Amino acid sequence: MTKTKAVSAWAALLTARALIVDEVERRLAEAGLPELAWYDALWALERAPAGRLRMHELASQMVITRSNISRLIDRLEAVGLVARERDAEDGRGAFALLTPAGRRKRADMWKIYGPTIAKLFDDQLSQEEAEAVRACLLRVIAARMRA
Amino acid sequence: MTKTKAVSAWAALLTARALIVDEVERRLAEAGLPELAWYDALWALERAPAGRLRMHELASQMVITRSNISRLIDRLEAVGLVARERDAEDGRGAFALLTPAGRRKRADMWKIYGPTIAKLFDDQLSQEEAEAVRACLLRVIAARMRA
DNA sequence: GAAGATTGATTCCTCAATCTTC
DNA sequence: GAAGATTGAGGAATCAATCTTC
Repeated sequence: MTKTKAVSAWAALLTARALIVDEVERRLAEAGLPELAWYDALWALERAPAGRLRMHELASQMVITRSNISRLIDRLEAVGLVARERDAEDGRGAFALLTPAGRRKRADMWKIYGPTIAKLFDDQLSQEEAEAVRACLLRVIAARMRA
Repeated sequence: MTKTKAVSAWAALLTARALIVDEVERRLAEAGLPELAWYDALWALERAPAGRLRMHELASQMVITRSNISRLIDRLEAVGLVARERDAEDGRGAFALLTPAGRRKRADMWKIYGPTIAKLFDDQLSQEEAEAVRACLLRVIAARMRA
């Protein structure tokens, strides 16, 4: 209930994330690349079977609202990184489908994003520490998912 | 350059943060309280000497743009949680100053925010793990600050 | 002319209402 | 009538331009 430490683990997490995201965004913009939100969407699609996801699936993976995903896909579609596809089995549903251009763009972004995270985050931790942090956070995620 | 793990520590951090922030926002809204961004601003001011900060100091602590802070303070000022104060020594500068109402509002928000973090985050980790995660993240923050 | 802050225009996000298909 | 997705309207974030004081 009361703050026990000057800076809690949670507060440190928020600050670390904000600082790093800020720097990643800066470097992406500098390289003439889109913002991180686009990367997240493209990467979620690339991981998915057949490179496509239903709108609500994509939204939940990105922890974003459903209406927001419609407009995000609008913008990605407008520049040809994603295509919309109606679901043949359920006429209500729509897929977002990664295009070859979208696949290439994600790879280009990773060339900036990956090394930046490696330098600012991973390089600050030993292998064991990174693994421990990862395990802790996966447990936090699992607990939330269960709820 | 290539992804070495299915879910890296960094990816887990992003997901954990998004899920928890989402739930905190939901509970704050449910309790009729303002959003988390307001809490961050109020808390930054409360920690500061005399409960006030220059606009650019507040902006940098929140990792937010300078123009954004002007409008955020506009809103906080409009409902009496913060007051503006000109700097007597440097006529260009302006302070954001926490009001008593602002202090009370932050405390009210913490009654929701604190226990939520305790439950969703801290309770998932042992004392040692929390301390280890905290130490790691503080190191990440320090490295970024130095740059 | 540079630092500190604000404002105007644009883009983006969010809520509620809508449309379509089940 | 409910699930899935989109749209319209209002609020918030961003960029560049502006104003003021140093």
